Amino acid sequence: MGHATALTSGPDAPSPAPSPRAAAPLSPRAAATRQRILDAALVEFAEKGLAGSRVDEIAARAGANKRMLYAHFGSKEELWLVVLERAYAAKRAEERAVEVEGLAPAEAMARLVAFNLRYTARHPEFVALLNQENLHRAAYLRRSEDVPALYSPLLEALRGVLARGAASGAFRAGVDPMQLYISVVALGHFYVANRHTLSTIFGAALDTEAAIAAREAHITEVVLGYLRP
Amino acid sequence: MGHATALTSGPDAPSPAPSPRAAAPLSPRAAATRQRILDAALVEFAEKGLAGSRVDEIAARAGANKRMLYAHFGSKEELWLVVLERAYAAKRAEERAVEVEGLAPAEAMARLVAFNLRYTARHPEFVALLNQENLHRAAYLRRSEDVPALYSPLLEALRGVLARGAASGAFRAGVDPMQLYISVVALGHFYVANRHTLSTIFGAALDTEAAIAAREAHITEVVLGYLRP
DNA sequence: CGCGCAGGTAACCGTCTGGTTACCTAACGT
DNA sequence: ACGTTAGGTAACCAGACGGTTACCTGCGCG
Repeated sequence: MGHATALTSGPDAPSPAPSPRAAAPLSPRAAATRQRILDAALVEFAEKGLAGSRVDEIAARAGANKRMLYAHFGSKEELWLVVLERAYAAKRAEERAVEVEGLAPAEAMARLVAFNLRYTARHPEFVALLNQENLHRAAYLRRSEDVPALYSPLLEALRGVLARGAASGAFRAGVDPMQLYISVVALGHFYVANRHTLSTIFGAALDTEAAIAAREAHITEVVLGYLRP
Repeated sequence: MGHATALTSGPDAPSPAPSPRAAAPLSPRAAATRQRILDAALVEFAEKGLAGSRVDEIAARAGANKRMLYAHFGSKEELWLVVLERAYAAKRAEERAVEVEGLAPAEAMARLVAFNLRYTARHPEFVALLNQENLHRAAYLRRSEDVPALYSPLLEALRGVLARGAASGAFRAGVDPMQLYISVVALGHFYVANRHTLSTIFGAALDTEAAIAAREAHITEVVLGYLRP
């Protein structure tokens, strides 16, 4: 095992391999391949989890080769981390685009709650990824260098609206923004995450537009009802 | 493949193998082994998921042999289903023990909400199992013969309290029990399911008694606040 | 007390899996 | 034109995996 020779990274190495995080020029062709692998990995990971996903399958789905996957990401687990980070980043980006500055507190709150449910319903892969990552006790996320940046714009928006509403007397006082954030996310996330077992037990489809609209109406009422002074 | 001969289940078969559901005498020794395998499987499955769990590891953890595992359960997936059914049954059993008949609607509701959070916090394996099963789109649960019986006593209790409260004017009218049920479960489940990513992002421990008590206070307020007329 | 069999052991098997190696090729600077 | 090399292919590998087979053992019963 392990040739003692320590020459310049072996006879063949398409990239610095280990972690071309951020700082990497990357030609168009390579970038496209990398992207296709990421897209394929997102689908596969969300569908089967980390342990259930097959590296060959991801490569095939990407129309690429396993070799390229390893050249770009180093290992299955590194790939998982990158996919997870990107999923978080995508949600943060959309959260940032929600505009509630000019709205009355109740309207603003309703919009945030609805946004969260709709985003979650539109992106069950994000939910699947999160659940999996929690199964791993957030072992990969914890290694992410971006964790601080993961801090949710939704939480900030919620905090702002909450403060405005409390000041104007539209909302009750003393609400902990973090608890409310967890609750708002929970009300949407759980519904999407557990739609299969729930619909099996209730015998009703939950991912129709009608069902999602009903859910939206309910959780909006829950949050606004709670926040009444 | 598949020998065309259909004699009495091969030269060696400790049990009817396929599915000794319900109707099986089972000697004490065998029952104990079966139980140890189930216990070990619960731990392993909750920790690593179905795909991530290793049959050898489960057998070893049970102090049993792989052969016995296959004799009792037939396959890894059958074992998964039995473990899942038992986890559901355990929760249903505790739900049934919650007594709220004599209480005022608000008090009764608070007790149901708190019970759910506490049970969930005490049984993160149940949460892990559910999340995994949803990753599989409830494929195993759907095959369960017990699905109808899975209908939650908690939902029934909620429905009863809700009706009482609405009738007495203590609660608002027109609340859908199913939506409320999903919300109540969500408020606890999400917190427990995502405690690892949440605590990584917030940088705070969420499974201390203090944190759980704070969560309990919050979600109780949310539900009762919402239900005010 | 010995014997039949439920219950248990361990070694084995074919296949799959993450990861690697040896080799090819097309684009691009010169 | 052409050599260098980033980017890509495919065959391979060692170990792990779910599942099976051949064999053993302790316990209840005549």
